[in-house]
Amino acid sequence: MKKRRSEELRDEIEEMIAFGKLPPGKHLDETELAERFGVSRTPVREALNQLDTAGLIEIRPRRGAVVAEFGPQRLVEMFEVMAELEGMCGRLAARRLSPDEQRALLAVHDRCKAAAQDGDDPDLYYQLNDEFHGAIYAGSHNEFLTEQVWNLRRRLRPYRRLQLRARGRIPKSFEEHEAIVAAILAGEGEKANELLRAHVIVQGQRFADLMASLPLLHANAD
Amino acid sequence: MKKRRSEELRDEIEEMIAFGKLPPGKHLDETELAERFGVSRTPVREALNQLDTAGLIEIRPRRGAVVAEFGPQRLVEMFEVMAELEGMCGRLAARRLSPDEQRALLAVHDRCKAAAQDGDDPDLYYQLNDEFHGAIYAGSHNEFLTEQVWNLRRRLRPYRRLQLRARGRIPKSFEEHEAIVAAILAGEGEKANELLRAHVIVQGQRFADLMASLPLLHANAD
DNA sequence: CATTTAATTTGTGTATACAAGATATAAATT
DNA sequence: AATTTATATCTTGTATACACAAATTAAATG
Repeated sequence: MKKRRSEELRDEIEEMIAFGKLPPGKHLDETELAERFGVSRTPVREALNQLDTAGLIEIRPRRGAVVAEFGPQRLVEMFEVMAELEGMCGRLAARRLSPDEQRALLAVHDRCKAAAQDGDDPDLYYQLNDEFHGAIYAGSHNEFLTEQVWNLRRRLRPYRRLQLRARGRIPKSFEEHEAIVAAILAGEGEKANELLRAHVIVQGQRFADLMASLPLLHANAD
Repeated sequence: MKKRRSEELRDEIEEMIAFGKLPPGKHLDETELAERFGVSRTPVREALNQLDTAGLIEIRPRRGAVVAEFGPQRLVEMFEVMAELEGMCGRLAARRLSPDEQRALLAVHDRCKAAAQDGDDPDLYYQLNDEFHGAIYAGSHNEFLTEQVWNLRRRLRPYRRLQLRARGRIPKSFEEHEAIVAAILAGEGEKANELLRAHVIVQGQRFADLMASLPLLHANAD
């Protein structure tokens, strides 16, 4: 299927935001982006519009677009919702996971284990972590839910990166994964729900603390 | 604050969708809309883009936009998520509602009662019902959650309208509200959660059944 | 020298023009 | 007559042009 140029742009800009090339608060100049990508302003504007509605950037009328920038309060709120939705995925997955999906979950969990024990490639663990959670989302057998929770994950990505290097987080995360996998495979929906909720919300609190202690990230935006 | 024309258009088109003037599946012609509103295609396109990202319409590359049309399966999924988020609002509201907000909740609940007993104005009850749920959302003291759940409610609006005239639904709905209010005011978060979840999901199942039994709504789209 | 106001510049919002893909129509071949 | 192919028309996607608001800089006055 042939994409439109504006969609490609949206994805590229989104990637730049996710990987920190465009930090929160950064002003996005339409003309500049258009030149950089070798297109006119029109498709750039369409891309920005989409990112705005998706919540990744903010367009203020007549004053241009900036990469969305969430304060500690809002981050806590977003993680609170994320935790609820992830918990819901876990609860449903515990009831609905097919044998194939069970095997797939175990497989990615094992790969997480290897990455966690190696320790010296946090990027790899980060990526496998996404796959692990993705396996649970898919297991919910609720496509709409899956889309929503992936979407939220996207929006939080620029902030999660900050936490990559937090000391000792990876082994702790993996520990929690073990309990989650056990609960899901045992079909204990409510337990999986609780464990996942806690697993996610603890991250939210960490991020919020981090953000609150590093106000410079908000200051040096432009 | 001065809005841009494209935002006004977005709201107007959204309203037309919500009120069934543009039924699910209806093809949206950019030129036609532009003429109808007396503007060029540009702001119309921006509006459509936003509605697309928000999930109210679907834009298929090179083939134009249609009002989003959800099958029974997807409706069930959406209500499943809606139920979870509403339940979450209830759980949080039970813990966080301020005295003022408690009074406000009771007030709107009373107005619901009057409308339910009158019986002969389902539109009024529909509107008050929105306010009732809105009071609970606000009581969660989580703005992000509130935005998300309102957003979902918007997307489901064209379908909820179908159910307006379902026999005996209004008294039943009001009964459920009573239990929900009681739980929230008593600070029983988990109970409020459960009651709201059930309250919403039952609607989803009704809609899905209705949809499944009326495939004509899908057929006569164009 | 500071502060306010006028002028310039920069960048967004909308309109119009053009290009390219998709759909509909009509002709031709089997 | 039916199916396929070629042509025409229509709609979308992108580019360019213009209008207008906001930000910035320069000038003027206290």
